[in-house]
Amino acid sequence: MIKQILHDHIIEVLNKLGYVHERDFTVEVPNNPEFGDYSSNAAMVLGKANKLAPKAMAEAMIKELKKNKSYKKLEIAGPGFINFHLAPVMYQKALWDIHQLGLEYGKSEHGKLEKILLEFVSANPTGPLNIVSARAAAFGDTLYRIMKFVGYEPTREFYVNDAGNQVDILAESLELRLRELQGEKIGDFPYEAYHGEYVRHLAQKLNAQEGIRVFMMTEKDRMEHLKEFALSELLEMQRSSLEKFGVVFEGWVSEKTLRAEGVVEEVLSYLTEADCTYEKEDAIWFRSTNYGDDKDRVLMKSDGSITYFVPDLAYHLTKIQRGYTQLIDIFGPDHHGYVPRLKAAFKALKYDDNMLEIIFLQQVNLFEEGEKVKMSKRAGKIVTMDDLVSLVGKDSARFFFIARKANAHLNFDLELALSRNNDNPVYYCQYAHARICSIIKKAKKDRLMPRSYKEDMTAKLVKPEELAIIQKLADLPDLLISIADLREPHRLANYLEELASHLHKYYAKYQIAGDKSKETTHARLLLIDAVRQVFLICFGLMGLSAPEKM
RNA sequence: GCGCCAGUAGCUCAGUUGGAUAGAGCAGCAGCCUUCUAAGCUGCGGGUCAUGGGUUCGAGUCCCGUCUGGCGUGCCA
Repeated sequence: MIKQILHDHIIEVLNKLGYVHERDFTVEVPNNPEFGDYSSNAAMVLGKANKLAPKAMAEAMIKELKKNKSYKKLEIAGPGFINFHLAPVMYQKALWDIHQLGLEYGKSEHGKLEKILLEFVSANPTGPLNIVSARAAAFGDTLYRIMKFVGYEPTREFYVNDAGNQVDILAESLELRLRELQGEKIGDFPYEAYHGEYVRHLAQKLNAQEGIRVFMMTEKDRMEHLKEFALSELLEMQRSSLEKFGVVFEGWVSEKTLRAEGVVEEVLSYLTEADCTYEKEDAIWFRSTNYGDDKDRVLMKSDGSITYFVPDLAYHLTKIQRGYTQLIDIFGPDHHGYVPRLKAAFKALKYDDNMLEIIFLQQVNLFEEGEKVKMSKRAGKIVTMDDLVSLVGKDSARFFFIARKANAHLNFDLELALSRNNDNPVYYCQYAHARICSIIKKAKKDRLMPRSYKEDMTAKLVKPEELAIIQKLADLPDLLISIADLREPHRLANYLEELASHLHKYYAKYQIAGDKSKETTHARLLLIDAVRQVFLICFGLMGLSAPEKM
């Protein structure tokens, strides 16, 4: 917000002085306060193009910039930085603007309503969601909320792999558990089958509902029946896990439905028309190596069935047909080998493969008492998303997942997530919010509140800590835009911690409500109320609750 | 072997897209509650940014090599 004002002002001055400015320059908050409130590298970046030494250019610019009274001091520093020391008025005005915008503050039209498809989680419907899915859910959902807030038109979609091999194995696993319940000896449970407890539960449910009748069907009908039963149960389980986590999807796209609509044949024919398929060893291959993949990929196996890739590609093409101009897939760590073939297909079919953007989330390790929690999917020993959420709570889980950048491994410390002190960043941030609410409540009780806030009240805010808080608040709009464009929601978590830290420090140093001066009290209440607003906005974007007392 | 990701304080991690003297929190030590929530605050110490080169006014950030760790490299999904 303030950055934008300075940026605009610099451009105005550049134009006035007749300087070219093709290259973009930055306006930043320098890490050393001696270098001012804000600092710009404009003269350094643009010096060459204007055939001027950076310092000489900066000098000319400062002369012109000084005509604006918003600055307390302007100076050249280092190799040609322009350092801005702002007059408090500028902060005071910014605070008033923030206050007036309320919960709309930070919203923008930056995204120009571009249609963006966010596909995430998309777990196999063959079991409960695991913690990587939880990370994907928290990440994707937060990115969605932020993109929407800054003016994109995003959609959340979950692709359901309800056809193919894994689902067959699921049905077979269920049948074995059913037979077990009927008293049959089934011997060793097959290695590749699903070993999880949930399959037993499904069997018990189905057995209670239908008992022996299941086995009176033909083999083929029974398998279909088991598939349908298991899928609807497990999908419902996944949907409800996600909902408990605060994540809902606009679309659940079924692979089975896509196949029924004939898209598989369509895609195969497109690829064939593009002359990039061939037959070898009774299988049909995609010549993806022509488009940058490591090896060619099978489209149709020698048994006549189709590989996962074909309907998935078809699904991606429907996204384009539905008018999305950017397709973002959020994948787990074990799928990066899959990307080149998708991109290859886009190129083969003459689509711009830059439309397809893949974000990889790295793995999640749970730590308990300093030890890594060992999990084995094969043995059915996994910590599920539900386990985690019921253990540490939605807020903690979401915050921890969002707080790390996507392509870094995430070590999830269970004790830390459960702790209720300043070790735990979630509580640290929520406590700051609750503290504000509590102060305001007390101020109301003590009749210290102004009848209404007025702009001139902000004139009392001159302490460095107060201006620093406003500066932090003023960062939000630009921050949200860069989070959306860089797909880096973890920055919002960092921001919240910094804001909370500012607030706690301020609280410890100054009496907010009840200063000797009534004007100062009013000003400070206005300030912390704006902080409260920003907390509410950010908690909302991260899907966290905003407790008013703790 | 090849490919992708990562390597920053004892630990967990930031680092504003190449800017000035690399920052937080935890852990350690020393302090602060008759006053708006101590789930908080203040102070101290802590670094060869894995490593070797390169690019330029300037590199934790970009390029190349090496080392270490994770993952991938199915006619699985």
